[in-house]
Amino acid sequence: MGNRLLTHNHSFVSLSTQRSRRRRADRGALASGRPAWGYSACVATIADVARLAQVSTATVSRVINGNTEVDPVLADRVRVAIAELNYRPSRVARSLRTRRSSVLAVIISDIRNPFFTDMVRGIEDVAYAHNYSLVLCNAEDDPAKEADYLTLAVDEHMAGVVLAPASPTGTDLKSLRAAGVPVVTVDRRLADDDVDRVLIDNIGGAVTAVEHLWHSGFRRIGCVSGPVGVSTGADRLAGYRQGLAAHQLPDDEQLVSFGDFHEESGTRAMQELLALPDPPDAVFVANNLMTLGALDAIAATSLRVPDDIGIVGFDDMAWAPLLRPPLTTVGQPTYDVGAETARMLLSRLTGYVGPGREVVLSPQLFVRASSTLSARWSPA
Amino acid sequence: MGNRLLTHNHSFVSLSTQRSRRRRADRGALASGRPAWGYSACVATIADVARLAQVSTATVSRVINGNTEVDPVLADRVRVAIAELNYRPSRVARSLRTRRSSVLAVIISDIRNPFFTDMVRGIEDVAYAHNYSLVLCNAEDDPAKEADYLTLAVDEHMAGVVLAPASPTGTDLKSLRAAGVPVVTVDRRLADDDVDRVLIDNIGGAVTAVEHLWHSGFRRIGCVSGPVGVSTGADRLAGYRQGLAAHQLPDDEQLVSFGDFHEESGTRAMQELLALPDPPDAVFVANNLMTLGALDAIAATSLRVPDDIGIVGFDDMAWAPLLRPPLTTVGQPTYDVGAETARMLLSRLTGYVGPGREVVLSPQLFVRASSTLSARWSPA
DNA sequence: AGTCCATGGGAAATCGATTGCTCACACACA
DNA sequence: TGTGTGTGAGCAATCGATTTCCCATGGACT
Repeated sequence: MGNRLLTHNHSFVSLSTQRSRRRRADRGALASGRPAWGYSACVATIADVARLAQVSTATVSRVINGNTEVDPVLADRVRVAIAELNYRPSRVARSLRTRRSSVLAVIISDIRNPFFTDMVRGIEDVAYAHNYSLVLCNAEDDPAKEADYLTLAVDEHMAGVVLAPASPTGTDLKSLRAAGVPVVTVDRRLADDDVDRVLIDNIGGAVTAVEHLWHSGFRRIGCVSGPVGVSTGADRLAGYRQGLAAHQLPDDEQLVSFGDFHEESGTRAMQELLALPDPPDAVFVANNLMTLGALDAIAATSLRVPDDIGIVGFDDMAWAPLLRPPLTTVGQPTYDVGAETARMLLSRLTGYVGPGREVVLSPQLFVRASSTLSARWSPA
Repeated sequence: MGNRLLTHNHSFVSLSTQRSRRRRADRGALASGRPAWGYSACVATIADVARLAQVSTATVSRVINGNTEVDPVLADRVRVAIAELNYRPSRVARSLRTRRSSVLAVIISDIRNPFFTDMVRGIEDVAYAHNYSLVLCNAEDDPAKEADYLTLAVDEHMAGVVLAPASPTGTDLKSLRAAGVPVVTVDRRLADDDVDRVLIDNIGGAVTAVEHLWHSGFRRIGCVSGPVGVSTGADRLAGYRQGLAAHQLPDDEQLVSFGDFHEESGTRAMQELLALPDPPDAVFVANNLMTLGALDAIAATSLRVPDDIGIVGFDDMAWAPLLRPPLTTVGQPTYDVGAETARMLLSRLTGYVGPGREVVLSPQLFVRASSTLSARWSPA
């Protein structure tokens, strides 16, 4: 193959000879000893293809990108040459020239949270089907790290960004906007609402959970809340209060304990609630990891679920039905959240313009034994 | 700032004026209406910095990369200019020129498996501390998708690759090698062993699990095995058999049922075992997700754990202690696996050369109630 | 038959950085 | 004072693609 390439150097198409001389030198270096830092495996460049097909690089580019009409005969020659050389265009060079790429950045706040990873699956499936690759960035709810990654997204010419914002106000999308990189926020609301977003009806989900507990006969319902600094935390807490109000249950400040959406904080918050002089007879926990922690705290006591304390957690998980008793949850359509997010981003990438859109998906209550008091439940 | 920049266009340092004229035109386009495809926000280029600092771009580059000595006076001027313009070098241009980048690709086989996500946390922490970014690729055990991502890694000039191979033989590292991109494989063994790798002592872990079941009094121990096509599956099965042999337990073919490491297959495999004429009195399940499935299958029967059936699962999980009864597991040091993998890769990136190295970490048995038969256990 | 226009392809500029080569300048030494 | 040497900075080539601009060709129309 290398030989055939060289024989074509003398074709009537005159390309920069200096350049091809240099390229041949490179090949030699590669063949003999490997240089200190590895040469790319993109063995063939567009110039090699052009030479072999006896056309200009411009024509090769046109064939590849199909923007302009090209003589079918030439196009065929080019395609044959591409196959012959096993040529793949350099994404880096293309990105430098066009200032675009086909990589999407997904900036999430906790890679260990199954909610986000399931969501990423949804994003990935849609993106992969449209030939986009994903870069997953774990900002860990750290605004500085988030900012780093947003900067990286611009610097690397990312085609688009999916962002679960660390805070409603601390996130600065200006540089993305300036660079013309489309963004879709997901899961958490941003103060700035001229941005595409996919959200869950967190208030509704929390209301449902509390109402369910009420219907199950619980009357002193506590809450392990997330941080009110992020919209999911604030909304779920608001929903909890709304649920209490709907049934004229007292809204006792003491009954709300705050965590940070991680497991340990759930344990601590639950312990605080259990230590109250007049502890709750049921709790609504605002996310999956804190629910784990809360269950840990309960397990350390002699309390039994649901007889001594009922529990409903936000976010469904594969293992929720396996707990004894099985755990009642407010499940989010995580995969669909991701898929919908990806679709929104793709629509921007294919030219849609307009003001920020909002898609709100509904959570679903999975009633299991952790919240159903048969004794209190019976209407009799 | 834009104005100040322009006043310096007439400095004695003559840069391509055509070029700067063109740049000014770009700015205009950006300021008025946004062009069809967004211009990058890298508002300043190295040429702008050079102009402002009244030096050549070569000098600016040298100041940034610090390879060569530069007159402190000029270096200061450059640094001031960089700050003034808020200049960040274009990663894409740099990558094109140097054929390197500071992004690592992490190719895993299942993003929903907590094992991999925890591992990624370990990789990420180490990588982030050394100013590398991560691209997470989800190959889903699909060799074609894996190959796609490996190609992408080369094409995007990734600095290095972490790979959990989909199969011992189907993975082709040739193009990475040709491109000089260092790889570390993790979790699964590759037939080719001239590659850095971080592994778990899967055989030892499985032996420990079986021996523990034996000591607990179980005598007919079954296995829900992973696919033997991947080393983790084969090794854990081998360890199971080794454990049986150590105690002269019969190695009954029927007692092994195979799954694919996903949840549903665990359910099915467990159902098969339970349907045997002479079903096992305990099972060793070869990974976390299949354990979930197996527990599901057990829950659908009237069998009680551990009295009717004992169970030990490979991979510890946050919720394992919360199950009733709590689940005995063979826990892997997932985070450390990731951290160690990242360190190995970084050592290659900082110039280490030599044959493939192997690091094997040890799993740890977490004894909980799902495998401890108090009745049979008592030595009396 | 001559002119015009449409069309397609080639040459070269360009994206924004790095780096080999060259040259100027300064200093030391005879 | 003339020559040798070393150091640092600038010019320009280069990475590999895309895209603008221009020219040549061929067909249609007068």
